[in-house]
Amino acid sequence: MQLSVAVQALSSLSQETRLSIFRMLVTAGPDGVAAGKIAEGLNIPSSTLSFHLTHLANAELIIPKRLNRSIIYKANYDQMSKLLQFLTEDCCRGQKEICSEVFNGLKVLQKKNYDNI
Amino acid sequence: MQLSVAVQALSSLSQETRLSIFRMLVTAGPDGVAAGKIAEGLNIPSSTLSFHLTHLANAELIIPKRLNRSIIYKANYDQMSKLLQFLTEDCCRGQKEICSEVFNGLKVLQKKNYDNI
DNA sequence: TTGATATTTTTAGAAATATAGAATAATATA
DNA sequence: TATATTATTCTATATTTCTAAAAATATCAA
Repeated sequence: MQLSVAVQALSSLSQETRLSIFRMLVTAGPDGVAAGKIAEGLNIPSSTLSFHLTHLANAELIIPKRLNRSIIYKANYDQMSKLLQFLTEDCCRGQKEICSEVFNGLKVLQKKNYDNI
Repeated sequence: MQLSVAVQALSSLSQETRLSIFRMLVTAGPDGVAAGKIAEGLNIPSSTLSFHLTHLANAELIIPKRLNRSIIYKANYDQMSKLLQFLTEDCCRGQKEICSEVFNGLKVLQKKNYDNI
């Protein structure tokens, strides 16, 4: 992932409404959520929502798909993964002393989550 | 980490100059880099740099410390770790099917980095 | 084809952010 | 103390982003 792409993704996630939308979609899983349901859940006007959905979709963090009259949005887990990898790779360039804190934190988190997986 | 704190951190990283500064400091490690050296390395005016350094410091992603006439900035690995944990936790709430892509990506990355650690 | 539903696009004003020159502050040294 | 060095704060301007009403578009059902 290039710096400019990472900036675009981080920029998209750096707004409360959009981060909330993204969390909702991540939680919802592969089935996604219709735009109308998102608007309802977050209680925002449809045009405001659409602005943020477009923003997230441009950053390829979410993927739209029309289903009848609705448009279903899903989290793009692949892009999410690449962003996390970019941030982590950027953090530790093979210099163990420097980033051990960060990696220790992630290790715990991995372990915790892997118990359910 | 609270949503608003995560937004502030993501917001701070979502700008090319600031992400570049942060990467430089992460790479530099615990010794940090003086403001002047950062300005030199990125070739930006000192007042512009100072604006961005303040932004990153407010988000607690970097930590300033005066050393004689210079101010040395260091990456705050603890905050970085918390942000990564927040993003990862938010991604997978114990539902394995949903976030396996993300976790597989991180697992590979973990393994790769753990070889050096 | 008419009407209802779901969503986006357009638009414009308000708010937030970025840039960089000039002035200011803190520190060090002769 | 006077001067140089390092960096920040102040300021004005330019740019970007956010919000939401209004209009437009797409789909479906009767």
